[in-house]
Amino acid sequence: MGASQVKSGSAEPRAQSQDSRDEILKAAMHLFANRGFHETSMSEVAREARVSKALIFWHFKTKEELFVAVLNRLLEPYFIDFAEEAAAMDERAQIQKLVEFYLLFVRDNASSVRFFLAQMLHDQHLSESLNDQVLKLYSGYRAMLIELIASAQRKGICTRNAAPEAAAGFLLSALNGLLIEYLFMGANAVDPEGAVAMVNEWLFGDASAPPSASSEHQGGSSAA
Amino acid sequence: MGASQVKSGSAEPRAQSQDSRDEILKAAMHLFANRGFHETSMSEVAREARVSKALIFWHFKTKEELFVAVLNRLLEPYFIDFAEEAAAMDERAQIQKLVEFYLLFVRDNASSVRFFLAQMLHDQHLSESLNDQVLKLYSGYRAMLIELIASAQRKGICTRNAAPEAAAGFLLSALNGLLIEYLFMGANAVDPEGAVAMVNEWLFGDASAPPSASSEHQGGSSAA
DNA sequence: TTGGCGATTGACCGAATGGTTAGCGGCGGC
DNA sequence: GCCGCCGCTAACCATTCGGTCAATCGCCAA
Repeated sequence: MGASQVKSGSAEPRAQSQDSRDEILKAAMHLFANRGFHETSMSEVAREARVSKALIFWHFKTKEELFVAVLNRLLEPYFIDFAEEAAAMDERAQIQKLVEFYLLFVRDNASSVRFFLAQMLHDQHLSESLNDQVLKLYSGYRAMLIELIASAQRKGICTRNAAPEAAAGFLLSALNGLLIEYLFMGANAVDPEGAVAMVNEWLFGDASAPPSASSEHQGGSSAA
Repeated sequence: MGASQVKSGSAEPRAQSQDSRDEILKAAMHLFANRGFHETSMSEVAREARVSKALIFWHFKTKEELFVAVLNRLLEPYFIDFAEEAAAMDERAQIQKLVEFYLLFVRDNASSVRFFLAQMLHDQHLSESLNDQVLKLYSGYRAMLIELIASAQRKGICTRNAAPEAAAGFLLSALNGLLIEYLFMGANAVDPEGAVAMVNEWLFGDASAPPSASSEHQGGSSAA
């Protein structure tokens, strides 16, 4: 370790404050997410960010402050705009899309999902802001589902006549069940298409499998 | 706390080794479950058990050993014998009983369930034995479900004709979803009777509400 | 009485931990 | 030239951690 401190380096030096702050955040993100809060030491973060420990405390007053910064950073990809890509679809397609999106997102962000879940289960006091944001996210998703189901029922598309709230609640429970199954059993246990088909059958009394051709896949936001 | 150290006490003194060992285990159980492994120090355990820290290390070689002892102790109530009380029922009643039992158990042991879940999500290496045991428990439960569903299908009780494994898997996912909903939302969000009714409808094509208990959901009227 | 043994303890240890501080290089403004 | 500030660091600090150790206490057998 140590050694090779750049002196007259040309373009390498991560200089402008913001740069080092980012490096720290990235390192902390990685470590916190993989080891957790208490098991990650500031010295480790410093080492991984190739920065002195003191600099971390110059950027962030306390370890907790760094932690919530990391939380917010990790939460960013969770806030996406669903409305845009669902504008022209009918309710049924939108619901399918919503379900599929949920599962694909979980699959693509399994590690951070696992981290958030563990964090919220464990010390909810440390992550109150996390709790709030996740709750907001969750109830937003639920509200969309309720709205869509109600609308589908109004149009007669949906054969299930349960209260939209109850149906949405059950659907969400099923999705959460798949989520934890995925977190523990791994990819082989969860397949989004199967789940979508299940939803189809349950909600629309339909058992046809969606076409294997175009349509689904390709989430709009960022990496895949 | 403190004070009143018995000297010539009559029946009180926690004496015979096993006694102190138990006191330690109880304290550790409480602390580990509420704060977690890394956030609980041996000194805390010692203080809560009113015992010297060294004595803990006399009973348990390391902190990890104490921890797995606590894990096993906390796991005890999870191993129960279901067969006895389901002997005389038909498959449908058994499945209902199984589902109800799952949910009631979660409700009654929420804190340890939460602890186990968080623990397994977080550092799975520390609790490999836990992972194994929970997995065994889980697949046992799943096997019972599969068996029951298959049997019910054979007898023509079950209207759903999906593969028993798939049906059981979906059922388990739903249960897990309810579990995490309960862990986060609290009691008001989960009602076992409603869930049993939902299973009835889904698995047996039946919509009758057993007793006169719970409120709305699935009113049975067909109009939109 | 004595001696041995299981149970129990206070004092101690080195290695971390989160956090602080004094200071250093370099750069823009005067 | 030099002053002040920003970004940054090595060294340091108090505290706590898991774990050890020598010494004791109580009790039962010889």
